[in-house]
Order: sequence, then C-alpha cells, then structure tokens
Amino acid sequence: MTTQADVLALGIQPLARRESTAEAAAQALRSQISAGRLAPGSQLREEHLAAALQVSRNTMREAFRLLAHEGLVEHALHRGVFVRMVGVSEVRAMYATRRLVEPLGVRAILGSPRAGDLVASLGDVVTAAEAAATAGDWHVVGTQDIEFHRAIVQAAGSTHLSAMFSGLLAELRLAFLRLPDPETLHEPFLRRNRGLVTSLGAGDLEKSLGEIDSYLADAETRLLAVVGDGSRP
Amino acid sequence: MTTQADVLALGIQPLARRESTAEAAAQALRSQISAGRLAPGSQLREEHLAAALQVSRNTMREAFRLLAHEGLVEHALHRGVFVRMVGVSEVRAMYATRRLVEPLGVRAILGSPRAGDLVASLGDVVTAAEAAATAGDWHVVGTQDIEFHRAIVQAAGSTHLSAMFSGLLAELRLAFLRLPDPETLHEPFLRRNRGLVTSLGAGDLEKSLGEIDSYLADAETRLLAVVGDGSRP
DNA sequence: GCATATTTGTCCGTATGTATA
DNA sequence: CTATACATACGGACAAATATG
Repeated sequence: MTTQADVLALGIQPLARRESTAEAAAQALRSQISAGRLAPGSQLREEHLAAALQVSRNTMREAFRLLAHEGLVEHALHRGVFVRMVGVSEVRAMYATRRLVEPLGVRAILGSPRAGDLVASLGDVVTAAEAAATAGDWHVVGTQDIEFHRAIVQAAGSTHLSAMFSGLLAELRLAFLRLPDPETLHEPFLRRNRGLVTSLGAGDLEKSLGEIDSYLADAETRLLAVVGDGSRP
Repeated sequence: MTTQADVLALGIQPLARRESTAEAAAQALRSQISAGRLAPGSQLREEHLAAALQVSRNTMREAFRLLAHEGLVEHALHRGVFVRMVGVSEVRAMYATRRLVEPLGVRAILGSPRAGDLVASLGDVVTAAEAAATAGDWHVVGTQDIEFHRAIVQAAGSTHLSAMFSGLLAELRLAFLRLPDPETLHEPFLRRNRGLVTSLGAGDLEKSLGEIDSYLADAETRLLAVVGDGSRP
C-alpha cells in the first residue's frame, strides 16, 4: 500500500521557495490534488506530509489553513484535513454560479472594443484543446476547457469575480477527478467551445448566450450522472 | 501611546471557543478591524496580539493566514501583517464588481415567485437603517446599508457569489473607516435604498436596475473623493 | 461500554534570516 | 555598516479529542 508520503515524494524536491514555506507547501499540495494524485476524500496527515515536504508540522498546518480557505480541502476539528469531496449539491451550486457569471463575460467580450483580440485568443485555447484531443491527451483537454472558461470570466474585468471563479474551477477539477472516463465528458464540449468562439466571432450575443447556457446545462447533467452514483449524496 | 495589545484587551476576554483557537483569534481580529479599532495600515505584531489574545504565536500565525486570504490584512514577507490599505484602485475594483453582481440579484428578486417576501425583508432592513439614522447612529446605518446589498446578492442564489460578495463588503468597510464624516456618505444612500425597494415592490426591472446603477456610481465617486486624497494612490 | 493508541491542537524555546533604524 | 527588532521556521512537549481494539 502506497502512503501519501510515497506519492508526494515523487513530484517534489526541496520546495522551490521564493514565497513563504507555507505557501510553497500549499502550492505543492494544490498541484498534487489537481493532478488527482491525492484522491478526494483521502486524509492528509500532518506528520506524513510534513515529513514528505520536509517542513515542520506548524508550517504544514499553515498550509492547510490556506487550502481549507480555498475549498480544496476540508478541515474537521480534531479529526484532520481531507481532500474535498464534491457531491451532488456542490456540483449544482457550482453550475448555478457559472450560469450567472459566465454570461457576464460573454457580454463583456462582445461589448469590448478589443472583441476581436479576445475572441482570437479564445480560439487559440480551443485549437490547443483540439490538438490535445487528437493526441488523446484528455487531461490536457480538460485543462484547456477550464482555461477557456476562465478567460471568458476574466473578460468581465472584475478581479473579485475572476478570483472567485478560479477557486470554483479548482473545485470543479475535483469533480472531474471522479470521472472514470474523461473522454465521454470532455469530447462534446470541445465542439461546444468551438461553436461559442464562432458565434462570438460573428458578434451574435443571443446565440453566444444560448451556447453558454446549453454548454452548462449539458455539463451539469453529465457531471451529476457520474457524481450522483458515488458514495456521497 | 496606546499599543495594539491595550486596545484589544478591552474587547476581548479568554476567546470564546467553539471552533479552533486560530479561527476564534481570527474572528476577534475581524471584529476589531471592522469596528475600526485597528486602523488600516497599522501593523499587527505576532507577539503583541498573541499575548493580548492569550494564544501562542503559532496559532496567531494561522489566524493571520486566514485573514490574509480574506483580504482583510496584507502579508509582507519577513515584514509582518498589516491591516489592508484600500486605495483608489481597490475602490474602483470593488465597484466594478458590484456593478456586475448586484444587477444579478435584482433580476433574481423580480424573477422569483417569492418576490414579495424578498422585497418585504429588504424593506425591513431599510426601515431599521432609517431608525438608526434618526437616532444619529451612523455606524449602524452603514452596517444596515451593507446588509441590504448583501441580501440583494444573496437572492441570486449562488453560494460562491454570496461568499465573494461578503468578502468584498468586508473590504469595503475598510474604506468606510477612512471617512471623516460618515453621515455625508451614508445619508443619501438611505433614500436610494428606499427608492430601490419601492421600484422592486412595483416590479419595475428597468427602474430598479437604474437605481442600483446610480447608487453605485454615486457611492463610488463619493468614496473615491475621500480615499483619493489619502496617503496611498 | 471501556481501555488504549493514534492524531490533532496548542504551546514553548530557540535558531536563522530579513528588513529597517 | 552595524545593530536591533521582528518574522520565519524548526523541533519537542503535553493536553485533548478521536478512532480502534
């Protein structure tokens, strides 16, 4: 049985430190969690991780506070921290938020004087995702999908909104990790994202909003189908 | 000269603890900061505060991480934590966000089957604020103003959005603290909030959106006028 | 239900590094 | 440039709560 310390020891050296050690440790855990090497629901033990990252327990605890505040892990008093389990209610909440926020980005893009540039860079992201799809690298496809929608919200021009949305997408990645077959989820969205770029390029607001909405509705039902039958309600 | 420890000693006893000590310490600082007893820009020294709250420095540092992540304090590596200084750019960013988010709440209220209840409870908040205004308690007026707009966003039904907005409002309170004369800022908004409740009650979407927009534009210019001449750009 | 072992929560002492007077 | 104050980080210790047998 592989311990968490073993798993982490692979991907991590002496902790690159330009920032504080706690932040560096948090970043190490962030990437490990996002990559799925720390499964949702698994416990993160202070002592093991502190040993693996070669930091003190106190520093490790500071890192835990950061991750808990970001929603990546859950802190249970006197029981420890666990990689967040996203259930049905969390997925519903995430998509309720996306349905509110992403249209703001779409409107901002079409209302911007630099609409052409924005749409072009969005097109680049989809192109990269399509290349990854033909190469069969569905993990990259998922990453590009997330990047695509992050860019949309970014266009709204609100730092608060962008920060919140980045956190939401990190949470969403936790849900993606529970997918047994990434291809069936991500493949249809590639076409939808391309379609959105097209209607954005044509300056068609109504059609763009429709595409976003159907994308989100589709994604939510697909995710719920997978998450719903999991252990957690 | 009064030290931070002195100031804090007034409002804080042995730390009511139902949650972790770090969270309790963070909550103590939150209330002190929001009440203005810890001025923006002032440094929060580990040792003094740990002594005042009777916690260890380690626990204090965990609390600092939480507050820094919420944006209430700023963490400067190897220099310490300081109560956040909101400047012109921060105020602009906050109102850019509010202009995007609050209309979502307004639309949600008018589109809700329980619109009547929602508007009624908003009216209660304004009524409470009006009572506080006649009593001359402008701090309460400011609190109710914040509560009013928090309730609007809450109606949008997104936990992520509500959480983000609560953080934004806490940040906004930091800006309010720099006001030499709270009455001149808060007094006009009392009427505007009442006007919004009226147009919401009438079910007039366009007018409601217009009221929100002019409220935000007015509030931003007033705040910028005060914050702009401060020490920070 | 009880006793035990494990893990977290918290505190203290201390050494090192960094920024500022 | 030196000195000082402070944050950063570590390791050990014990108490408290939880999990396990």
